[in-house]
Amino acid sequence: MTTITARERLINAAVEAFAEKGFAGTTTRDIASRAGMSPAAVYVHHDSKESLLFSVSLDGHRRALEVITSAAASSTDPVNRLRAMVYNFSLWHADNSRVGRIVQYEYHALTDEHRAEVATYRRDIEKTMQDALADGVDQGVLDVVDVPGTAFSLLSLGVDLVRWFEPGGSRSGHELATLHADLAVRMTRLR
Amino acid sequence: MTTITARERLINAAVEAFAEKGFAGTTTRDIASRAGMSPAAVYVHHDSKESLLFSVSLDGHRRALEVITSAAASSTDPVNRLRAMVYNFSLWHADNSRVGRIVQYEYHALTDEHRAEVATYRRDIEKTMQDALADGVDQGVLDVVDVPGTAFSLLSLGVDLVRWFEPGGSRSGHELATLHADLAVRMTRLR
DNA sequence: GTCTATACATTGATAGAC
DNA sequence: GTCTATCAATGTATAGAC
Repeated sequence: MTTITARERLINAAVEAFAEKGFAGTTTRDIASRAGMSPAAVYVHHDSKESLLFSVSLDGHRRALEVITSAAASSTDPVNRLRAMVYNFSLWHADNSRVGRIVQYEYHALTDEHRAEVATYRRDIEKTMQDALADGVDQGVLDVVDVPGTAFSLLSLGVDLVRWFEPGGSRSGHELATLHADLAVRMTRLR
Repeated sequence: MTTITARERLINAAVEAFAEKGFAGTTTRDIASRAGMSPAAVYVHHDSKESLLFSVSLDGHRRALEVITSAAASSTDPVNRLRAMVYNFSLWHADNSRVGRIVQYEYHALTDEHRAEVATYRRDIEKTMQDALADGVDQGVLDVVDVPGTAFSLLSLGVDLVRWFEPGGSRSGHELATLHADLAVRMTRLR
């Protein structure tokens, strides 16, 4: 049996609201009412609207990094590894499009300190993808002229899903992630 | 000699502000002060904050469609045509990253009527890319299993630039657009 | 067509009772 | 830890003088 605390209910409400209306467009009253509480109750569990955003953003960044790190460790074959990394990264963004939207589009709304903290996760995500490409080139299996640029482009495929993906739409996350993984291999495989 | 009207100065100010702080995070006072005017002067030239957004968004959508349509007409060779389309679409998003950000990220902030109007431009952009891929397959030059999905992915490369691209950064728009065009050809060329 | 002044609603956050 | 009531600041938009 899982107990959901008031603090967590507020975070879930914030995810809904921020993803739907953006951070600036969301009122603390909206968050409170989605959580079934009064406006004042928000501040018993969270310091401010921004600290609620930081909780969502930090957790989202951590989970995205974990997804791509696990995939990177799943195989030593450069092609299979790349396929797993792109598939899982894109699938995570489809399955978590609301959190992903907050991670990507409300980055600027964080305080300077909080933004600096989540920035380290972003760098780690990019580095993980760059390292996988560079290793594939070293093993003579991949052909990648511009490793940082290509790494960024591969991540863009997943990231851009959060702009429009809605669960229950005409295409499943699995379908899109599989497409992205196929395209990634075509983009980088030595011919 | 180009004369800039007060109306245009306000639009330029709105582009700056909306791109920097988002639509909901921008105040009409901020727009007015960036244009060197009083808050009240805004309403002499524009009906509301949302109508200012609509002006920016509609013009941005039109220009993006024009860019990809011109590129589509620039060649009948599927590979050269695809290269031109992806190059010019990505370059436009790099060169116009502030307008592009408003086009992409403030779509939901438009009224229902205004959103429906710009939606037609979005469909045309997607259709233009899909048609180019389908024709390349018909000519036996391209190998694209999922035409709509691949078209979307190619557009994503350019669109995602607006999330982070800043003029004067370490990579030029030309450099990124060239990379995207190369990746596009690798993704779709028959081997 | 610009301004100052302001109407009126809503905002993030707090006070204090229970 | 929840509520009602409220504060001070700020929001969009308008009124009316020049």
